[in-house]
Amino acid sequence: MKEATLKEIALELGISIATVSKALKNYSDVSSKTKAAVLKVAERLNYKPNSFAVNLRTKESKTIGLIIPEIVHHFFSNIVNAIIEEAEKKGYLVIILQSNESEELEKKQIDLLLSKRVDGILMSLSNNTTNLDHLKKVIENNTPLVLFDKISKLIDCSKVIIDDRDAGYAATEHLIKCGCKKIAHIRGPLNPQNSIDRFLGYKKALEDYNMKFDRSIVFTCEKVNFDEGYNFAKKIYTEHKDVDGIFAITDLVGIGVVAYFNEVGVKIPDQIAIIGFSNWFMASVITPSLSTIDQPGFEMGKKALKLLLKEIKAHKKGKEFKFKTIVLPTKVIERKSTAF
Amino acid sequence: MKEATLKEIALELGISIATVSKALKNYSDVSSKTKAAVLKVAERLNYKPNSFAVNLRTKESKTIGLIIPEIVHHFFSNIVNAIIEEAEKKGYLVIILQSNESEELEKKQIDLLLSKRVDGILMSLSNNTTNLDHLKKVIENNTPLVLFDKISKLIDCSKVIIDDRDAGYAATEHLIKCGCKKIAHIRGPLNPQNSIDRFLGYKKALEDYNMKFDRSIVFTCEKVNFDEGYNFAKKIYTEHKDVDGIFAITDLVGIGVVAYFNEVGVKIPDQIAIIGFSNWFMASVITPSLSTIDQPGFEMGKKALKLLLKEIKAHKKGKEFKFKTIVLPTKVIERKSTAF
DNA sequence: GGTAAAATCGAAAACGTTTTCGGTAATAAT
DNA sequence: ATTATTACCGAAAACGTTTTCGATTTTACC
Repeated sequence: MKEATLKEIALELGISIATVSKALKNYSDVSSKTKAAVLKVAERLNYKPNSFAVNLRTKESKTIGLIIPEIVHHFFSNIVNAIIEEAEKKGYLVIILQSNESEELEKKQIDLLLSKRVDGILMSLSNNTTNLDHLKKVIENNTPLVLFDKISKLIDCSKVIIDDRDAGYAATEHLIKCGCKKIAHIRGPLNPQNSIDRFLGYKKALEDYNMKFDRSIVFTCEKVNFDEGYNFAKKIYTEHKDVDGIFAITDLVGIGVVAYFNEVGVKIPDQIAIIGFSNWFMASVITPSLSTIDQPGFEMGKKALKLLLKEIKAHKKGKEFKFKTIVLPTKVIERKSTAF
Repeated sequence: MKEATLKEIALELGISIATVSKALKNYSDVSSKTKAAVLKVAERLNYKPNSFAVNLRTKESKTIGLIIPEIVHHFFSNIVNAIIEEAEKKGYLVIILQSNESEELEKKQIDLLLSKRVDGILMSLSNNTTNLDHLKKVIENNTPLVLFDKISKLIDCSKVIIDDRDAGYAATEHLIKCGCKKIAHIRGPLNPQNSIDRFLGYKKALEDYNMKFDRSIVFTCEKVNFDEGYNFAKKIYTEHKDVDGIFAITDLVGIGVVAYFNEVGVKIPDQIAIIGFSNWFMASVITPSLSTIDQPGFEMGKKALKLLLKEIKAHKKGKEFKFKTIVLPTKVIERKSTAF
């Protein structure tokens, strides 16, 4: 049950390997007669080009690398979904690696992908990445790189993002328009750009509407999960009774908040309004349903992949490629947790 | 900025390519002096072996393929997480493809992976897969294959599963012990083995406890999602008022059920008890928290990968490999939705 | 029939490794 | 000093493909 090769086909037909290769790729300098003959034998022997040899010869693997913090998060698994699907359509396969929110691991994953010689890398930064040498290495290595969602402004490459500042502003503004007088923010970690930007949007909205910014009602998540939402809600409930609106960095955190208030019998949205971020499916089915900001993950993945593929193509032809930053629109999704 | 090769190192040191190669791989037939010299130059030139060439020469890519129905499901993203992590530890990368519950697509993904010449394939069958020729093709192709979770008994290969019949039995028995007198089952699609087995477990438990099996209160999901849970709950509420217990094929479905009864004000578990399946995180945080069957996804992924790697190793050495089926334990997680 | 153009083919190099096997040089044993 | 070991090295083949370029053959044209 040996694998068929060009050589075997050539041998069988008494022609050269070169001609067989060209016949299979439909080159114009081989007669239709030999093409037909080659095709027939190839079919019969169940010939499949040896991708290892093709890779070596063409110097490309039709494979891209994808590094995300954690796949077990709805937002990311959704993006991964989009990327895999779109890549496949374009004839690319994708190798997925996780940084687990560790800079160390992120470096290692990049090294792995570079040594595998993927045609390009798609990535979303870990929350704890501060040193960017590994990203620069990718660029120096001449491997096309596209950053999405959690990016760094300091790296010169293509990017696909949302305007987090804008979105944070919209979320806060929505709470204000619902009549909230004192709005707390459960923000993300200090380092990543998007949690900074959402916070900045929150702050700006307060300013624009002449509401006092109060540092003591801004809470910083470390893990950005349900428990943190729950616990900060408890803290708000016990220490800041006058807070009547909460903007949570994430739907999961927001769901934690909702769970706490439900537990202690605080009425949402009558006593306190809550808005999350991302538009995770679960936000729509909890009670009360959670208002949120729609963050188009699928679209983001698709766009990021398309950009990367364009860059790969240009790179292959040795053409100059101008980096692009795509900013995707977000919108407020109004649900029960912020109803008037 | 050309990539360094063995040739360049050899040229620079005035030795042969073979020696450089062997020095880098610490062969015993090269002196420690030359080893040191080679290492130094390799370091300086930032030499990285060309994986394309290595693949071609060694006939392996240190890459495995993974096919799952959909990555945007907690259970699967969790498994993927485990597989990626474990694979990386063992020096393997993983290419992920989705079948989107389509037999057609599943076939295509297999062809893709085979033509990429991955070292092995890990997969969980789509709900709609009935013809198994593509799986047989993998085996004929001599590519190691391990099936997990959604398997087929007709394919002779290693498998990692849970005992779904047992688990379905335990879930139903738990409801019975909570005092339920009439238990409905919202089952999965008709085709996949695991939803058949869970149903069989359900039926057996009823028999063992002398409860009438009633076909009219077994409902079959097509998509296995929140809405189906919600809608079947509505149907049960309106058409089968005497049902006082529901075993749902999945936590997501179970959460849909809970959502409906919450909405119409039916008390859980007083009026109706509900148990889900999988132990998804969200099941523990909804109100009331949802009892469930713990299905060890992470463990399953790890075990499946380890099995595959063993088979790959044996296969490489041309050794015989005896297929193994690992059955992972499950357990009932008792929460508020079935409290006495 | 002769020449020019077009069609068709193949030799060979190249991609960068790994590994076998034989050869030489250095050391040890007699 | 001779032989037997051991240590070290390199030539060369092989993995299977792609592509260039020159050679040959066929067709077209006058």
